Amino acid sequence: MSILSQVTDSESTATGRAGSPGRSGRGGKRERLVRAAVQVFHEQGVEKTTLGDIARAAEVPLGNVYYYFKTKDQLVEAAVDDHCEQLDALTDRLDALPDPAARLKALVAGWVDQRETAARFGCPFGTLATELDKRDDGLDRAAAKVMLALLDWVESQFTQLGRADADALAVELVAAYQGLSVLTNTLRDPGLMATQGDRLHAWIDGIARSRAC
Amino acid sequence: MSILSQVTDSESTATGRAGSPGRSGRGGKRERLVRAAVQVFHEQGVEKTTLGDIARAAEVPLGNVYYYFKTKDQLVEAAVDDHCEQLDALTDRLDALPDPAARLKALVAGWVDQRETAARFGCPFGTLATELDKRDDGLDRAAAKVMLALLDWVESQFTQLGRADADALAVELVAAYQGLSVLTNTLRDPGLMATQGDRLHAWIDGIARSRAC
DNA sequence: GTCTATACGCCGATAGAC
DNA sequence: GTCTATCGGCGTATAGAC
Repeated sequence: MSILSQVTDSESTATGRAGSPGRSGRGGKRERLVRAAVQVFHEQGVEKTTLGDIARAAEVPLGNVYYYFKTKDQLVEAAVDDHCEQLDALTDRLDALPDPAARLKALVAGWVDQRETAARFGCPFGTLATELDKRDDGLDRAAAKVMLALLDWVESQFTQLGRADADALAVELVAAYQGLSVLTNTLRDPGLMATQGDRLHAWIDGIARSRAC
Repeated sequence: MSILSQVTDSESTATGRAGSPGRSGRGGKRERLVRAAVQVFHEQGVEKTTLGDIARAAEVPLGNVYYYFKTKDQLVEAAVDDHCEQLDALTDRLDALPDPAARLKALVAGWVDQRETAARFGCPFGTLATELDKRDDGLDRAAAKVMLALLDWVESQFTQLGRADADALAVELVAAYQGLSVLTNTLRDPGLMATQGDRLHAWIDGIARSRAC
């Protein structure tokens, strides 16, 4: 679960995983730990989450966690990396769509689909980034890179729509979603996300139409 | 420091304070503790902040904190109450302005003025509300009430501008600010808030103009 | 590689002297 | 009312058996 998990889980249960040196003894414990970390961090927040919570969610004995991650920080880092990979997977899927407006609307639609989760726990990535900015470790920079990757992708869509102010529009769209997540979460009202999602759809359509002129 | 602290500190160093039963022994230690709590919660987050941090910031011995607040939760509650009072004070000040559009633009201008702080620590109230939603205590409801109070005030301004969709516009404006705070904070770029602040000004002007037609 | 048992430090909270 | 000293619990991390 990342900025948007949406359809497929993919990647996760697959056998091979790039990068990781230790191929470890079957069961993919490392993978399970990362996925558990991402979920529990989202639901409880990084600071409130103990390694015991993650170990239990991943069904791995507490002490064994340290074989894969020497510190809690490394687990947080792995969680951020996971968000990054899921964002890449999402934009790859969206890039298959025929035109930029459709891609942006699909992005928004995915956010709206996750509104129940957002109402309960906020944006999986936004809340993480917010929390990392109050920590001592340098992971906030990694979070910034992921956020920037999303902004860059959105900006390129607006550029393809012929907008010279694509960067400002990208900030506007992503900020709209992040802010909606905060309100939806605080007020526990998924309806906000649905209503504003409709508005954003119309807004994107308006931009795409104005290009045709 | 609340959703917007802006101009005056007021209220704070003043002698009397409504509500508080204990008038306590001079020095206004309770007041100092609350203000320190609000600030440190903003800078470090609630979970990371220890009572020792607050005591030090307020220049009050650790053990003495418990004379004023029996638990950490009560300090968090007092911080939320403080945000609520500061919001009331802010809207009171804005209500003195002649027309609704000017009031809304002053609200946005105040947010933009705080952009350096937002870049470093996020929105003082938004980050608190986000964090409280992951806690066990029921303070998230109190935070929701404050957010709702802001939304209601903004909505009433749009209503006065003759808009039937004032509620949606209020959500749009507040979400824009909250989302901008998240991006500004994550990317450590106060410039985002300034640029989008200009856009929001123009947007408000556009709404006010369309009313004249 | 896997897991149990435990050391160590920190923080919330209390007791009680002044 | 004010402050010091300290308890008790929990969470990170480690040691070391298997």
